[in-house]
Amino acid sequence: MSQFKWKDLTKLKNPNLAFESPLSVLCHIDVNCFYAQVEAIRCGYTKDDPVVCVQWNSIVAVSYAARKYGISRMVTIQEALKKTDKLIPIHTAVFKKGEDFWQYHDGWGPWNPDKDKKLPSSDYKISLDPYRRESRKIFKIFTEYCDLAEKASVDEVFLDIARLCLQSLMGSEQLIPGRENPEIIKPMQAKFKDESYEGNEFLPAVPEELKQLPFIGDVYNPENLPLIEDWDDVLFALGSRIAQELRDEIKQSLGYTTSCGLASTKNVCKLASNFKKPDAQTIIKNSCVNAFLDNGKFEITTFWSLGGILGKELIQILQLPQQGSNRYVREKWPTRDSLRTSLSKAVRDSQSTPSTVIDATRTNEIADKLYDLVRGQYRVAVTPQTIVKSMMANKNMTGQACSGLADCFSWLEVFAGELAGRVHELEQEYDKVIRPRTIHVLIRAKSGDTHSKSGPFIQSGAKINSQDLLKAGAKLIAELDAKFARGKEHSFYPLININMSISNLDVADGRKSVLDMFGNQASVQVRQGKGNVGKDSLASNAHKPPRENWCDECNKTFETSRDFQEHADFHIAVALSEKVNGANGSSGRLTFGEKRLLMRSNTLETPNKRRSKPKSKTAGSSSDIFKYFKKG
DNA sequence: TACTCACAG
DNA sequence: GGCTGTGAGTA
Repeated sequence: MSQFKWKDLTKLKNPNLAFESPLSVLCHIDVNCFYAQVEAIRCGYTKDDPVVCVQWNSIVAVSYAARKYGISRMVTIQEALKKTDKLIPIHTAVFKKGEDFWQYHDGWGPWNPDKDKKLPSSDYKISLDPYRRESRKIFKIFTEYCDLAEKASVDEVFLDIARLCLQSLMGSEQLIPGRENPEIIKPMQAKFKDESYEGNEFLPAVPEELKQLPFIGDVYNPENLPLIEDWDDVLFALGSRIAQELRDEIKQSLGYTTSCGLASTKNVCKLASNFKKPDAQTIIKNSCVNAFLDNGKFEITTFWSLGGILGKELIQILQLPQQGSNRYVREKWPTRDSLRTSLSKAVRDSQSTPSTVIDATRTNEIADKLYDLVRGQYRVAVTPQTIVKSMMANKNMTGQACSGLADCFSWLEVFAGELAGRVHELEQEYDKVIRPRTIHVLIRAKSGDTHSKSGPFIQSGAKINSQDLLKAGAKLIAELDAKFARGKEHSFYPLININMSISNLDVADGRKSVLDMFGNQASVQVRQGKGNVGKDSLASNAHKPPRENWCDECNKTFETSRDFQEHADFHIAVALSEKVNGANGSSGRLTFGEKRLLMRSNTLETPNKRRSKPKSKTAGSSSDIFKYFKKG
């Protein structure tokens, strides 16, 4: 007989409850050295090319080919180049000071002998937009396959694949290729469908034939136990096949290799996906989870959210060993209550070294969490993605890079363009209208003195606009300048940090107009006359079109690539809209490929919503903004 | 609203 | 160890 009950199995049907079941099947997928892969794919390199992604002088992502030369994250590019001249450094995209669009400058970076191609951080700001874009494409594939996906970061996702596993087990599919399904499956399927059944009986034993189900990937099994003993193992085996298929799809359509961890809880999944890299998947069966957590590589501080001060304080206050802490906690506190009691007592008794982060009113909560974590039983739901709650554009500086109000305005111009662009992209993705209600700026002087100011953000129109953001931000900065720098004996400048953020995001339903769904990706591909969705759209960077910003159709050159891009989008949007509307005798219907293109497309301006006036584009022009604030 | 802290890749 | 974030807490 199984150790699980029917209701454990039927609970998996409900995405809101599945994570609580002991038969829960989750996975965590992590794109390997994400920034490096993005750059490698964009520039047409393969996995065997030693690409590194560079940010100023630092290497922020290292391809596996480059790791073979002993290059790791956070070494300087100068040091890395000493190790091998084969290295392929690619700098992130950047905004130039005073400009509101980003660009790649391939070949530029601190290693470039040309003085004008070194990308000094005093004149540029990093753009992470390309990674957010790729991230969205990847995430979209996950949500197409899986009914419950959580975006954990730009390169990570949690999936609840229980329904997909059930579909395999309880559908009509042949479970083991080339063999009849065991006889017991048919009646099980019937019972499974019976909604009135409460499910208090135990499941039958797993039939011998089913124990031959293969796993795809590496099963963590140091003691060589039988791979399949109960139904949780059956579901994991099916899940491993599903995870492989998902990852294959990501690889095939977008080119990215990933690492995956399968387990019953998010925390264990996360550790498992990190266990073997790159391009691998690790399965942690429930019967092996304690052995996995005790394998010598993990401590309680390895768990997500315990990596900082909280984890260290728990070790301190509970007097845990530096090594083998998971097992120690399991064995010393065999019941929930015993750990609750010990922790609350320990917090009370630690007056001499008072805890800075363990809230005395919440010790039970923390004790329960720890109790479950060390057993691989801390069950947290996979929560579907929510729209971000705030957005920040930030710039750190050294030296004299920001030594006055004019410099501040130049950076604000960058921030305003960046944030407006990001809001546009979000609107596109969700087909929503997003209005930030609050704007916030912060400056930090070399002394460490920090000042910030926030206020309501009121747009001039229906859609967010970088001019409005710039004005609102500049007003706040000017107030800070007047308050803290004007007429003071020692000036506040130079700054080491300045940032602007928007929050209180108001989200309303998007408009239904098809035209509103057009965007850069679609335009780029249509312009090229073909539709390879993934790589092309990024490689032919929409922000940096070829041939001098020249429009053949209008016989006209545009000053900046961004202006050109908007113009080009105009043509594309009109062309597609004519097709949809049946103009020029066309069918009036988009092909499946075009629809899919539009579904995946990113942003931005549409013909009737374009900015009336092109933006200023030189650093000097931003001083025009002074006219708004002559009076402080 | 102003500011600080914790945590993560 | 640099950079770029997100979110929570406090007064």
